[in-house]
Amino acid sequence: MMATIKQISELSGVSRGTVDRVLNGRGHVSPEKERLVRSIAEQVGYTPNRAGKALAARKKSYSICVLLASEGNPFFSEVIRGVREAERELHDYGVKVVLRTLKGYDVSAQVSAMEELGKDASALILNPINDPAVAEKINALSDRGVQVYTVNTDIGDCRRLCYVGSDYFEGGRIACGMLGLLTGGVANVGILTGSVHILGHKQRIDGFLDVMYSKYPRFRFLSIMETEDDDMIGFESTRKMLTDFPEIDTIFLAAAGVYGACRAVQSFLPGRKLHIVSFDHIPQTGELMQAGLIHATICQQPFAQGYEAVKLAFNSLMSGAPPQEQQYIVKNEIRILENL
Amino acid sequence: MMATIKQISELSGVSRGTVDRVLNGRGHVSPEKERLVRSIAEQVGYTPNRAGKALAARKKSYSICVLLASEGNPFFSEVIRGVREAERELHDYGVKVVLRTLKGYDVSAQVSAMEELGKDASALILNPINDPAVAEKINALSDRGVQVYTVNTDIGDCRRLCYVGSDYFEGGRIACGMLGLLTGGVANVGILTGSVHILGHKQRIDGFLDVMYSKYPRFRFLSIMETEDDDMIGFESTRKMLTDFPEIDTIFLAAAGVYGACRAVQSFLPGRKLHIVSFDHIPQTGELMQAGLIHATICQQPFAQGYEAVKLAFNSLMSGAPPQEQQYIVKNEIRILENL
DNA sequence: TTGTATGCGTTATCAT
DNA sequence: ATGATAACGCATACAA
Repeated sequence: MMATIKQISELSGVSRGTVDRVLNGRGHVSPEKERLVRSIAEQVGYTPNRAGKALAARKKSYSICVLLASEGNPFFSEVIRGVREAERELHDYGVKVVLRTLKGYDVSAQVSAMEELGKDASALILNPINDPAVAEKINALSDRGVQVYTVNTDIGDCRRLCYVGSDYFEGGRIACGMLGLLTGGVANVGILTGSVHILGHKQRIDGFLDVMYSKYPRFRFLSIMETEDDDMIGFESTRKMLTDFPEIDTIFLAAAGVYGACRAVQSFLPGRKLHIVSFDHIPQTGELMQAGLIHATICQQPFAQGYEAVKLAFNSLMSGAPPQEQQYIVKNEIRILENL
Repeated sequence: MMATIKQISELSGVSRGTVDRVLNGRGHVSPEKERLVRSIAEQVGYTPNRAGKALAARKKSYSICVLLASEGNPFFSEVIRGVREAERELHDYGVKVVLRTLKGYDVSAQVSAMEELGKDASALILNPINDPAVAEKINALSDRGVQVYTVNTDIGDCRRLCYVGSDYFEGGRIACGMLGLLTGGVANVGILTGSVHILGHKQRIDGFLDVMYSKYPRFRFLSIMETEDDDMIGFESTRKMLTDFPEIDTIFLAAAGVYGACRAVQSFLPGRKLHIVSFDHIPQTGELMQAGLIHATICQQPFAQGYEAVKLAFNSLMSGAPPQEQQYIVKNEIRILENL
């Protein structure tokens, strides 16, 4: 049976209150008693009991705020499901979860939403725009005692406690590995990314090229274009790419705009069998795979991203200590038609 | 803020004890009060608080026993890690986890270990041998009030509460889907299974053939042999298969014995590039992939199997109600060299 | 049948 | 600085 504060107090002959003060570093304890209690706690291997903690913490009622850009992106509906599931589980512990979504990627909108939510939040979870103003606001909130976590995308040069999301570089490596297997190692490759300026997208390209250059000498990289994460632009970019490089037989879809790109392939190269690998699972992914356009897609566990981010924040609030790791990396999952 | 028993008792003007009796169906309550309490509880949407429950339950100290066959199977080391992790998390709730491993698949050994562990267990988790004697013992324990769960492999015709493990049929389907992609849909296929008598192995074959017959008309299924989950036997079976059917260019490794089979391919068809898909992640999987022998392997989340089985048993013990679902199915994960 | 009291482990408050 | 005590939500032994 686990050691408790009560047992420690009995063993050391001091009151429970004093043991609590020592173990939680609240001060106002004489050095001798402090040493005594610490040594006894050490001996019996004391670990705080989560159920007791939770019960006592109910009076305080933490609030965890989640700020997600953007609305209308189907990827995030799964993230939100994860947030909700974590909320459900944490309900017992008196934790309030506040979700706020934003449309589009507007820096000032994000910053002001952060300010507003930060007013009364114990922790803030967001997918930050990679902009100095956002980093600055993160630091400001952190100084005010709000624990900040990033989810899905990270941001540098700031005091966020932990990033919860995928390893984009690895995702790109996997995409290339899959295309290597699908093509037998011989391919004329076109890449469609969201934006070369978005860090995650760039990292996927880097990962892809890393494997390509080291493992697939017979891959020829012909063209890269942007979709701006938009189906219409994706369609147009793909059309242009296929016109400029008709020999392309392999496409790496590193970001959103997947449906538009696939429609372009279907329209301008009907009957031609390209090899296509995409990212994430959008509503059209199933039919595109069924149609044999996309052969594999790589998912980044959106549900787990939302779920784990909230739980990480909660655990950190409960224990008083920040997370052990600076990153919580979710898996990149390879999906084909049979396990979509 | 969540409603509590105390609040319900105040709202309905009865004592906390009576509310408890109603909500937990302990009887000895007058019909009027019962109705009253139920309606109020309904209105406020009462849900028992897990932390409070856990704290109160500490006096009882449940014990969850885990019985795993077999020793020396690297697959199960991850399952055990999952069990240990769950144990760590549940330590706070006064739950004791007892792990017992067995060597090999001996029915009478398993049955007698079940009997022994069942003596003082609130729940028993095991990977059952598919034998009537085991099913019978499961029922006997169930009658004695021990909740029984199956993990990794299931068994029919008995009162186990829930199966935690993978969908073998789906795993087989995925394997065929991957080989379809790798081969471009044209292949001469040989299958190596563990034993045609082991349910999971058979289901994988069925899943494989399901996809093959419906989707890959140009797959030719030439031969199936057994490895008995053993590398030496796998080597020999593969050798014989490749001798009898030299045109085989694609191999589906549905069970253990993977290393032996691959060594046989390497020895007898040096330089030939076969397409091979296997299951699980054994210590040699990495090097076999590196060598280009195995192209993909399908994993069944062994850690999650151990972890979730224990947590399921715990939740069920805590809530007093059996699990909602009869099955907790973990994902089949496609792994290639880049995400192994 | 119904109500009351106590304890689980932790934390906060109030005395001393 | 230290100790005693109540409270969190639930379960239960005991009293009425």
